[in-house]
Amino acid sequence: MKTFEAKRTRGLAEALPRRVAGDASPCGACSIRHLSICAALAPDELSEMDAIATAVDLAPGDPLFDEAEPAEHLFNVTAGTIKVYKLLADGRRQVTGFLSAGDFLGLAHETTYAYSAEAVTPASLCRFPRRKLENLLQRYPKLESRLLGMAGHELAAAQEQMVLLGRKTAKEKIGSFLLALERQAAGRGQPAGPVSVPMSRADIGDYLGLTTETVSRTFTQLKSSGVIRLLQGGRVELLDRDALARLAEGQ
Amino acid sequence: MKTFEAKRTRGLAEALPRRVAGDASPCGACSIRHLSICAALAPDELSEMDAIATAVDLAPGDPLFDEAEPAEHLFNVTAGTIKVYKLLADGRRQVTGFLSAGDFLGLAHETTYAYSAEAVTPASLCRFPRRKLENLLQRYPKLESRLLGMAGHELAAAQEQMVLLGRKTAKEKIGSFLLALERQAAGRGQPAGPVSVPMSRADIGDYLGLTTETVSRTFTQLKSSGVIRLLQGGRVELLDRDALARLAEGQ
DNA sequence: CGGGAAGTTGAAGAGCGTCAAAAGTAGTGG
DNA sequence: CCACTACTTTTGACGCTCTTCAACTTCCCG
Repeated sequence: MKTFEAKRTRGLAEALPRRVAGDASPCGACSIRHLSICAALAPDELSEMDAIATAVDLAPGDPLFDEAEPAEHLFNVTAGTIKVYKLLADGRRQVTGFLSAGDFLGLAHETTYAYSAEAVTPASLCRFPRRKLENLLQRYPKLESRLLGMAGHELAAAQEQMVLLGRKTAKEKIGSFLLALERQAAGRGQPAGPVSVPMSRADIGDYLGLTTETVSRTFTQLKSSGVIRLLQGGRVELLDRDALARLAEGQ
Repeated sequence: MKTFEAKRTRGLAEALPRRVAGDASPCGACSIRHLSICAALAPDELSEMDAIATAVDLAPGDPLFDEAEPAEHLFNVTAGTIKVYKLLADGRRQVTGFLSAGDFLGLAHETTYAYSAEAVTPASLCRFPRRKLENLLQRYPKLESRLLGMAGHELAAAQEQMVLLGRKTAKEKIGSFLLALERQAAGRGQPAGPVSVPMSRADIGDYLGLTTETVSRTFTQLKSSGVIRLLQGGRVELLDRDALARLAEGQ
């Protein structure tokens, strides 16, 4: 069984927090606001968010928080990719999601985080003290409503992922994964073209319930059969979307 | 690959709806209110729920709704067990959850259901027209807040299930499953003692990402090693909780 | 009681994991 | 600019867990 060892180059404390409020009208100028929880607020209400937000920047591999740590902050991804994962006692790892611009992190019903979060690429986030954000949620029901909507989306995605983990073959898993990455990129308004796959084979494996080796072999297979093309810089071109879609749906 | 064929004894139309409001003060008398979304409302506000709720009773095997059907209703389980599942094109099935008293069903962000739901045991639910409940949510933010809390719980459970599906062995899966069933029963205030396992081996397999045969074999193994005892009526006695806990955590 | 579904058990096989090594890639410093 | 190192990815050989296919047993419910 494969095990996972954390190797941290630098801790949360060094994560370069800077007040969002330091800028002129940071939330007002936020280019991904329409994707995030903040879309629920009117422009003149955004100052309330400004007032409690702190910007955080992470380098690849930087931890954001660890499972079982007191959940004192909630986060909003503004740039880059964050991976979220849980560990078993012996080190086996399950990545439960890759988050990017607009995604919300830290919705914990407990007082501690239910999972660990770590940067995959250089990433930026808005950090909110839990208590202050909860206060804001009470005063602006439409914020809470927006959050409920996002939670619904996440739940649907989680169920889709359960189908993948429980019932799909390696080939089907990789196919679904690539299509999902492309869909997400499109949803964030990124131009069509090769899909950016910034995470390592190990991360992909831990997300899909496979080993690094199987992920690699499956990519090679899909490449050999002309369904995808592997470009450099972790980019993948989807040559035969129909074949991938058939794989993803189990036909 | 195993396939799944729906065999329906009776459809939704025959599902015996009766107005909750037919009773004197149905919601006020609801014995599982503290578990459900309704716990968010004060006693005098409950009549608002009464006004839009319809009771539904299902026999084992009865469908509640199907994936891709228009999501016109939301539900609250009041008794029995409901299974929720998704199908792949070729019939492979993933059960994403077993729901019981207090659980909420139908939180869809789309206009269609994202999964199918079907009774495992005789079951009762409260049915709410989607639009009317959404109206209520707007007027009572604390209802929405409660729903957000429940969604948070569900998300945490979904992530736990991803760890199980992606990274646990058959033995670990069954161990985790039995402990989770016991924990849920305790959380609903049911007396300690043998765990009730009302679902079939096939349902358990589709929930844990295993085949019927593997589920059966694993139960037999755990029985032989003295960790559990199989009683009649689908009840299981947990003889060695420590061993099960060690299995569940991957040690 | 009898018939059908659900559950159990057995034997054989496949898909993916494990272990190992080679090839590719990136970062570092002389 | 290139060598040196360390890590990631790929490829290969082999083994094991779980699936598949099949037969048998048990449990219900009419």
